[in-house]
Amino acid sequence: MKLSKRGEYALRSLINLGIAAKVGRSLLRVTELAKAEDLPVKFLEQIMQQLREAGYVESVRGKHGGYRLAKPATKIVIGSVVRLIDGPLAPIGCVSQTAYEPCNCPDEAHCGLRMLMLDVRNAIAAILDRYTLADVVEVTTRKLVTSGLPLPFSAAADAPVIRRGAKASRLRAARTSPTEGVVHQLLGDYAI
Amino acid sequence: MKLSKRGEYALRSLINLGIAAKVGRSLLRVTELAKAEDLPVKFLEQIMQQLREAGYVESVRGKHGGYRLAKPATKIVIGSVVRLIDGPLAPIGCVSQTAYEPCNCPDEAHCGLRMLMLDVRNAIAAILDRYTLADVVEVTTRKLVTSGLPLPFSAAADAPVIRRGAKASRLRAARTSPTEGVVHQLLGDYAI
DNA sequence: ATCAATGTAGATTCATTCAGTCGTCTATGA
DNA sequence: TCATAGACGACTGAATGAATCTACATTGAT
Repeated sequence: MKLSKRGEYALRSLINLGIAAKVGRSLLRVTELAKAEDLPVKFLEQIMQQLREAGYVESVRGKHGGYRLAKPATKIVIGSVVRLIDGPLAPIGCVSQTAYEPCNCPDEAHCGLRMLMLDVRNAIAAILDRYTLADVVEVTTRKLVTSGLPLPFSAAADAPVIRRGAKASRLRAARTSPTEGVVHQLLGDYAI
Repeated sequence: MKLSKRGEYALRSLINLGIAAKVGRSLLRVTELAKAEDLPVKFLEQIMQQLREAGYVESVRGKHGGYRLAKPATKIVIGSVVRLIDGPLAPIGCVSQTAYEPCNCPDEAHCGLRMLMLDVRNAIAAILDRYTLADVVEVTTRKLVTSGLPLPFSAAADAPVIRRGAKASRLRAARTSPTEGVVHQLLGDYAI
């Protein structure tokens, strides 16, 4: 049930672009994005281009070029990004809603595996199609702020930082409710 | 978020072995298993051997050989089979409970992607670690029976079948409750 | 003892993913 | 106009997964 490296890197970079936009530095170079998460630069370039062609980011060429989000983070659904890079969310093709294809089992209507995997697909989609890039960026930045850490890509990030009382993390210890999940809890009243 | 072909074929074959055991034909040849789902025979042989080494099935060699389940279907958790064949359920390594490995992001505690994927992992595990092979076999056979269809691998399967009133499928149209899912509904009071 | 059916094992092919290399094009600023 | 920094593009190669091919070992029946 893996997310490919491509998909992982794409999401990480989008999240960083979202954070940067929030901090005022909308334009980031590929090398900056790669350095922030220690990703292979040229591989990331391929991915960024794929995101550009799909309309998630736009590029600026030339000396002070880079990438920025092409639309507001609230309009970027995580599930759609994963589908672009990694294909359907469904574990097997015969339970995909967006890219159905028949499997070779004799009778889909009576296939126990199919029913099981349909549940898995719906569980995955319920999460990834629920949250947008803005949600993930919000969770990330909020956690950083409550920990007294600086946001990456901010102009002040270069200056030495005073870690104000690292007592933070007063967040209740991530009880993992199967129906709601960590992200929902961290978002609190922000979500929905 | 794909399940590999290996994993899919392994589960399909285990389900068929479970159905066969229920019908009295515990021993199935690889060619029978392959034919039932139209799988590549030699590839399936590799997979069956892997299942044998892990103790899920046992083999009988020689002329009337084949494979059978090595333990009761109620003891075979779907999630454990998937983990054996496909590795951890988690989409990325840093949220795996059974095979954690650090990712290259600068700070896992403040990684929004990690929190999101943790939710996905928990959602997947909640399903795959909840159901056993017996549950999936039960769902499959029950659906077949209510449709008036013969169970595969039964001795009577060769005889022509009278499809008794195919009015079946009175099952409520699979409302996909995100918390419970199709399998749970079909199992009804059987589950838990 | 021999034969045929079957499981066991290893090598090999093919496609895809992941990653990296090299070179080109374009905008900026000196 | 020239140098530089960055996006863009084609290509190469390692690693993995999927599938096939060939040979070998074991068993039961004749």
